[in-house]
Amino acid sequence: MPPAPDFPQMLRESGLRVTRQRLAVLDVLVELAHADTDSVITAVRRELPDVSHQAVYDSLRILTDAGLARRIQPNGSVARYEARVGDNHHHLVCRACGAIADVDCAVGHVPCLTASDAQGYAVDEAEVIFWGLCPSCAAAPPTTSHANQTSTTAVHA
Amino acid sequence: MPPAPDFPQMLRESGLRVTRQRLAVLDVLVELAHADTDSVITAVRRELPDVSHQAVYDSLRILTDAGLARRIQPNGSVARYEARVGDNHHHLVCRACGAIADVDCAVGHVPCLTASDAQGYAVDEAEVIFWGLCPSCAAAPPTTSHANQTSTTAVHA
DNA sequence: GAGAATTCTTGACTCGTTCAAGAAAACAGG
DNA sequence: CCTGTTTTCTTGAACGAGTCAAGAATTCTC
Repeated sequence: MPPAPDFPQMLRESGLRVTRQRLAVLDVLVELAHADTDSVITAVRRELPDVSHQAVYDSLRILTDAGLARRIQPNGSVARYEARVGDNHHHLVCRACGAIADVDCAVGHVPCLTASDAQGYAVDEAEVIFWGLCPSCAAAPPTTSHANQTSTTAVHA
Repeated sequence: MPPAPDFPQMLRESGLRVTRQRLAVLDVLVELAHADTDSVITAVRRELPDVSHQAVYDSLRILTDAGLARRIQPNGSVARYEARVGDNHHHLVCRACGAIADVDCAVGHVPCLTASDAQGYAVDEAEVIFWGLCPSCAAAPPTTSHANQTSTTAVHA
């Protein structure tokens, strides 16, 4: 864990104004991994009870555009966000419960950017999602729904 | 490509009933690459003018569940579908116009399933999205907003 | 064909997300 | 520290992809 990221500094370096709302959103993104928008709103309101959902939506978009956050959205899921420090990690997603875990880039160096035939595309990022079952869902019979995650959809065997 | 896939047979093998609507949806998925739901509805209605959108939604979900179609949904985009024949190809997505192109699996054999540390997950598929700019968007100057920017359209390979 | 089960039609509805206008902050200059 | 300008936030409504539900139509089995 990097001790204390200087969020105001980071915002200014991106040409963004430093607001309480944005700092709170950044705090939440560091605290919660892969939080969906609603979770972010709820968490931010523990610190700033009166933030509007719109401010959170705006912040998330702006932070994402600035590269301070990353947005991920596995197939049927709602948008989720994570603080991003420029590393290139990927995600494990459980088909049953929607849980998300981080994985380091598969091969270590920069293999991810190598498409076999880029067809003229200027590729700058490779996003990898490993689909499967998380340990608890793999062990549990399909009927058991121990909802450890707030994923709304994810009704699958 | 297999010249004439036997869709009725494929449906029956998956334990699904053979309906005109489902056959039409399958036809469309073969014809259109990476079509969004609305495009599928429109295309299906050229053959069956009175299909309900609901029937198309149902068909797409059922075909996806049965493995006869694949659903892809790059980050901010709406759901898109493609006929799937069991191969494991990936996608190039243009950040600017949303165009999608196919790429063969990066290394050829089954490297994609190898996460560096699967953390107990039972991985059965790796989905890779290469983000970048398609040839025409890469050539066009960004200041001149020349085309559809919000990536709602642009279905082409 | 007739019966049972699935699927389609119709139409309303949910919910994540965006839009728009005015109020409130944040920053720059004095 | 105060003022003006610009950006951001609040408020509240709107949008739209996707879903739900009830009844009619179709498909499959016998």
